[in-house]
Amino acid sequence: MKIEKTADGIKVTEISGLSLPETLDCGQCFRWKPDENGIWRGVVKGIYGKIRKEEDGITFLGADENIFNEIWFDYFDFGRDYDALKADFSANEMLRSACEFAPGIRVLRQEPWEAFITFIISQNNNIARIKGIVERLCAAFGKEIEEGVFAFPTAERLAEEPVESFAKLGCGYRADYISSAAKEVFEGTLDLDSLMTAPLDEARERLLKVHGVGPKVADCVLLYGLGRAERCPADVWMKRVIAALGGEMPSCVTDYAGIAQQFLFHYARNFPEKFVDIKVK
DNA sequence: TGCCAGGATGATG
DNA sequence: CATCATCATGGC
Repeated sequence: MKIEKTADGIKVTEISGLSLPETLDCGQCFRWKPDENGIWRGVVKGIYGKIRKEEDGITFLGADENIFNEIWFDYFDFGRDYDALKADFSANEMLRSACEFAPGIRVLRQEPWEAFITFIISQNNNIARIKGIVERLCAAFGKEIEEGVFAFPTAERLAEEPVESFAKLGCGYRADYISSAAKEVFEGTLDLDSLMTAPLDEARERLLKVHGVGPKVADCVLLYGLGRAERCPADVWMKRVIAALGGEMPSCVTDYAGIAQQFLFHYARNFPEKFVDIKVK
């Protein structure tokens, strides 16, 4: 990977596979959106990101080395060699197809708190509506960074809000879950940051105690928010994929089942006919 | 227009 | 431990 400062911002080239649409619109995050010029816009840690695709890489518009090093390097998981990973995955035939279909997927390292709330919202919900709810949540309770651009709201802000506020945003029955989850984090009875380094099983057990968090959401929080690349969230589509793989993830994904899962999930959603007939039980 | 969504809960067998 | 109705909403 090569990083250089340009007139526009920070340009990154020689990346081991990064497609903005494949990575930012594959069901792992809900706030990024391309504008009319094809520039992807999103907010991470209160920083407004604007990313433009180049012939040979991408440019973080308006960013300096500080912002890149403190925010974007980790967020895009640039410390990981995805070419090596995909080479390992390709030992399995279906995984190889999935990697070839969308070789530009990287698993983002999202903020624990934001991943926690957004994946609570995701339960029994569709991606288009999840995006809408999250957008309204940010607009209603997030800090306005610039005109019409909002940070993800803090736990403190959500904890002081009555449940009805979330119901009004169209959260449905999840309003209750959001409210109690925010209170737990704000009051400190749940420390998400500590779960990043806690033993995996212990972290998972802790998440499962939260009202509204089951196995699926817990694994999503572990993978997308807590940097646990070995966790493999399995929704109904992934269950079909895993069934098609013989009941378990192939051995070539050891320690990176969550990353392999992201390739497979995206693959299955784009070729549902390959999996829809597989019954999972 | 009815079906379904990156599920979880609480009751019941 | 396994099953099952129920939950609220809107994109498709």
